[in-house]
Amino acid sequence: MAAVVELKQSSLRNRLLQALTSDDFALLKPHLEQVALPKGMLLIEPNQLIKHVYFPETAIASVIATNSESRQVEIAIVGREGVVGPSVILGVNRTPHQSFIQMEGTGYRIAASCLTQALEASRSLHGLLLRYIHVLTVQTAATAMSNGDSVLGERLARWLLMCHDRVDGDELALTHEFLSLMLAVRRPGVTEAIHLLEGVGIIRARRAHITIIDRERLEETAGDSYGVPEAEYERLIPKPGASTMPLSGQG
Amino acid sequence: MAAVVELKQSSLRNRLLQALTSDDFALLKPHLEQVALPKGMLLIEPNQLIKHVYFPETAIASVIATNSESRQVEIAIVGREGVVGPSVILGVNRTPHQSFIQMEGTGYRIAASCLTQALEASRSLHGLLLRYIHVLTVQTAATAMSNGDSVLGERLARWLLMCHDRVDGDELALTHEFLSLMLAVRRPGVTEAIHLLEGVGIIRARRAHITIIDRERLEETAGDSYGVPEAEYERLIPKPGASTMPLSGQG
DNA sequence: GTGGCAGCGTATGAAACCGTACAGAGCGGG
DNA sequence: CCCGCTCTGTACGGTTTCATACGCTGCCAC
Repeated sequence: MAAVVELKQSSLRNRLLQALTSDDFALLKPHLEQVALPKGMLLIEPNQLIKHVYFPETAIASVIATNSESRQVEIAIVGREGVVGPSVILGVNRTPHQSFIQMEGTGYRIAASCLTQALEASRSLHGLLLRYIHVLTVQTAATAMSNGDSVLGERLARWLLMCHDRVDGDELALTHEFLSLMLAVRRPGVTEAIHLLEGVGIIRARRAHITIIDRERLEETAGDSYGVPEAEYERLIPKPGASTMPLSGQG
Repeated sequence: MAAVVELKQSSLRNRLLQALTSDDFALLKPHLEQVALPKGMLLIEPNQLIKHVYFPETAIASVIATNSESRQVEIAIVGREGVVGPSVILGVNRTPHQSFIQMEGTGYRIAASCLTQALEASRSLHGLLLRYIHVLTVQTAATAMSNGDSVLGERLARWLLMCHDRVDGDELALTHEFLSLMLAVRRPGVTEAIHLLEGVGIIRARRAHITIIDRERLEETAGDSYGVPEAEYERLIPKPGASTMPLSGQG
């Protein structure tokens, strides 16, 4: 029925897909499927078979650890820089974690079994995705650190920065309620922290909406809690414009 | 000089090494080197080239995230069930994290380059170690959750349990000071939390020494914060006694 | 056996955050 | 236009943890 539009790697906006060699991209291309990713969509259900792996483009997903009785904490954010369902890359087809769409948009997906086959066929594909897993590990560690050591304002700043990195523009559609879930604090605490940032002109807050005004000072506010995973990403994942392997001794 | 003693897989006490197929073990054997792991030894230095990867046997290592200015938090514990230097398995030869020996003992090590070669030679070896990486990710996530959501007593219980899993017997050589560093809380807080556990007869505390008396109630105290990574490990890593692949559809 | 030190017990005031409750404010639908 | 719902602002008492300080104790070295 529908005209098959040839998928071009250069038109993609997911950085991992961009970073593939053209051979590796050719391997995945037949199985990549563009999908709408509406807010709240469950991409990975805990302890269920993972059917698809997602490469977000404009959407952002959250990875949540849930320990039964309603206690849940966000452990990672994945947007256009990464892939949702990383355990498939590690040869594991279910995980105790949950992933859902936090900011809606679009992306591509691929059947887990197709990806597994492609990983077996191409060492370079597997290598790239494994390096991303490393970065994701560092991000989760930074979350653990932030949760343990930082005051709320700092954690909020970190979270806003991570979101800002994954969208175009300076507008984030977020409610206090949602942030309180992500940061695992109570909602009025978020309200206060937002007021502090707004009071000094770093952000502007409107109903269900936050605008980043001064990113530089937001980074200052986040302090150490922001930056390590981001630097690791830049070190290990080729930039779109650059040659396929920007670092001689990567890793 | 020294008589070369043939290394037998059955005599090893690291569960990953035990779980290798005999072919995979043969691949690693020539490069495995037994080492003493004294307390405080730095196994992995942050942002430095990783020279060796370690398989602890009686020793336990801590993985620490350090964000410059003295803020540091433990993000994972590795003992006889795992491997220190997992980023090598992901094809990355340096990491922002630090690993050091927390409880001294012995273990084996292998040059990072040798391991990398072996990983390229054997898909099943790579697969096993990647599944362990998944488990480690889950452990780090559980740490993030614990740091964010749990009161100190719960976190302490979790930490003691993880240590207990990795030693023989019920004796842990630990100081309050050390625990305060691992849990990223102040030292008197640890003292109080230990008194609570001791007061109800779950542990017995002596100078620089904690004895687990009632593990079952310790698990109750830890609640949800303990158990998820441990279950994931049992699900994905073959047990020593069992056949090589205990689960038909692993992963 | 005694000096010294690492390890532990305890106190105190301050700060961050919690759980809960409730009222005002923006916004869309009938 | 106004109802109703979501979102946000604010308040209150209570708990946990913080930072810091200081004294006691077990243990090793000399």
